[in-house]
Amino acid sequence: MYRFQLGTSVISLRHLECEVRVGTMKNSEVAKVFQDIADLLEIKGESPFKVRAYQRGARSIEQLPVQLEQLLKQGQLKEIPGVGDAIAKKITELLTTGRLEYYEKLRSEFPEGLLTLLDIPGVGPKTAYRLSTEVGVRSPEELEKAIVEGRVAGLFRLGDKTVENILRHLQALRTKEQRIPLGVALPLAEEMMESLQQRVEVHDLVAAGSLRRFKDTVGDIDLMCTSADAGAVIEAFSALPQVAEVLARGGTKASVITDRGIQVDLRVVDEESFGSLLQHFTGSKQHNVALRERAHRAGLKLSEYGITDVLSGGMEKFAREEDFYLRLGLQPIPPELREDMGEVERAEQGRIPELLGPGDVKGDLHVHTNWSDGNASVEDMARAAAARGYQYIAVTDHSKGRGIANGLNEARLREQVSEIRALDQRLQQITVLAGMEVDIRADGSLDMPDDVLEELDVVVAAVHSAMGQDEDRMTRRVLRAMHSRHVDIIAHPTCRLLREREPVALDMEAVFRTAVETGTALEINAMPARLDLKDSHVLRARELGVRLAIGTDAHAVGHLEYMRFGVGTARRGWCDPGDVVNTMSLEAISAWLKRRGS
DNA sequence: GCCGTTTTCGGCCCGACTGTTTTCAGTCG
Repeated sequence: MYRFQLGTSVISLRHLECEVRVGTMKNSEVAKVFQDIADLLEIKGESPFKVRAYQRGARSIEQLPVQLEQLLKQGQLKEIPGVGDAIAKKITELLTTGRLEYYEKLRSEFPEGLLTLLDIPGVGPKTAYRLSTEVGVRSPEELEKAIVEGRVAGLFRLGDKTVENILRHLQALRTKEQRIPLGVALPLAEEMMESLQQRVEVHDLVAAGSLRRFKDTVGDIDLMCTSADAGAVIEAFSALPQVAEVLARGGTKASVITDRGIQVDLRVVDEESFGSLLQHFTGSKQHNVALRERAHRAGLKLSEYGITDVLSGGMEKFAREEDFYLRLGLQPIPPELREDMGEVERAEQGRIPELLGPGDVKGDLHVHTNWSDGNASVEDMARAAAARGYQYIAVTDHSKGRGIANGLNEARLREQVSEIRALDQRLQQITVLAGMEVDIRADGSLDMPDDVLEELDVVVAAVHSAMGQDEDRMTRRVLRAMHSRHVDIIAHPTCRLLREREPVALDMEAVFRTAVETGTALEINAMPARLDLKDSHVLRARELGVRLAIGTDAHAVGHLEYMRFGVGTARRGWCDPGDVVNTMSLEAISAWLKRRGS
């Protein structure tokens, strides 16, 4: 067992301690080592290109949809973009010995805790190094103390204002929300945009940034608009009821903190360059870098203002984002794909898939009612689903193992099924399918006998207990459930809850392969706190040919709205309508649900 | 350190802001 001697700051997320066991090093842990190496090399003043190479490698590994172990076994490490001889060799050393000599040596050249300082906004490599060597601080907490004690201000190039700024950021770090779940950020952004539109004349108004890309969590909210009267917009924005504090306010840009501690930036931009600005501020940063690198080779220079021909010096502006991509010889790329995951190359070849859209969804296959822990009746849920234009909805209340959720036993389930059948007869607009979200017990057996499941139209199975099982047991447990001929869908496969619960230990490759083999669909649970499968899992599952089901897990009528988060996640995983079972018509899905003869 | 419809060597993304300067270093997105 080897323990990396990293900082222990409570503020730092990126530099938390991590334990590493030989042979089980996770991709994220390996990625972190390379990110640290990049940071240290930067501090050391190494070539920025070398630094960037390590950063790129780290990011590639972080986003890798498969385990490094597997690529190592197959001798495919160098297939990873940004991984060449040197990094491949270092990955091999890390995976086989659990340590990396180069890394340890590099770390030993610097004071302990140096890297934790990099997490403070306004503190980069140069400042961090000087603070750590000249002032001797080893953590954000120590830095704050040093500043208050006046041991920092006055150092060369660290004037009062700089130090004041650092202190402000340090204090903000303690109180500021870290990453905000999409499910919180998106409604807030929409609420603010709506109020803004009521108060003042705005033309285009959109949310850019990671929100537009439907990332599961976002750092802040970026709004962009065009208007004939920028000043009035900025003023109205700063005065919105959600605003608690105005951080900065200029002629065309304002930054505020809302009452919930979330930073929102608004930019008012010219209509004629709205397209390229929107493109720029939608990101991701890495996507934009990839675009610029490519443009550079073609003698073009990209910026938020437009595309410049390097030879002639002339700049073209773009009112529409689409035209920006077309000018680069690229198919327009949907925001959800802009993560530098090969989308630029695909766009070049005209092979960006026709992604699944909200309108493709024909029904919801995971919904609760007041029979278990939902708060609406079967009929209310069904009518609300019909109002959304769905062809079908599956009622999937909990099974008896979820006592706390008022789970249904055999008798109550039968009673509910007859209510559903009767309702289905009455309702013209929508078909109500009888289902259940059945517990997968610790040993992988189901919490409901086969002869009862046999009578249902849809069976969704999920883990809700014994989540601490090791990977081997948990994987065997889930695979066993998938082999049941009654189970159609595995719900929220990793059981993660954003900011609350880590995913369970599960061999996802094995789950994906078994899903293909048994024809079981895996759910993209659309609850914003779950989004499980997450985007990178969806990407990998899809690549292997897994069928997916987007379910809202609605416990109230309003929760049916969550579907859009599930669709966004599916889009981030490059899904087209054919990848998702609940885009099928009623007739087709009925046939699919009967595929195993149940 | 990586990588190739200019290259196996010589390149490698762009602009703005801030504070501290008197021409620019450092940081950020």
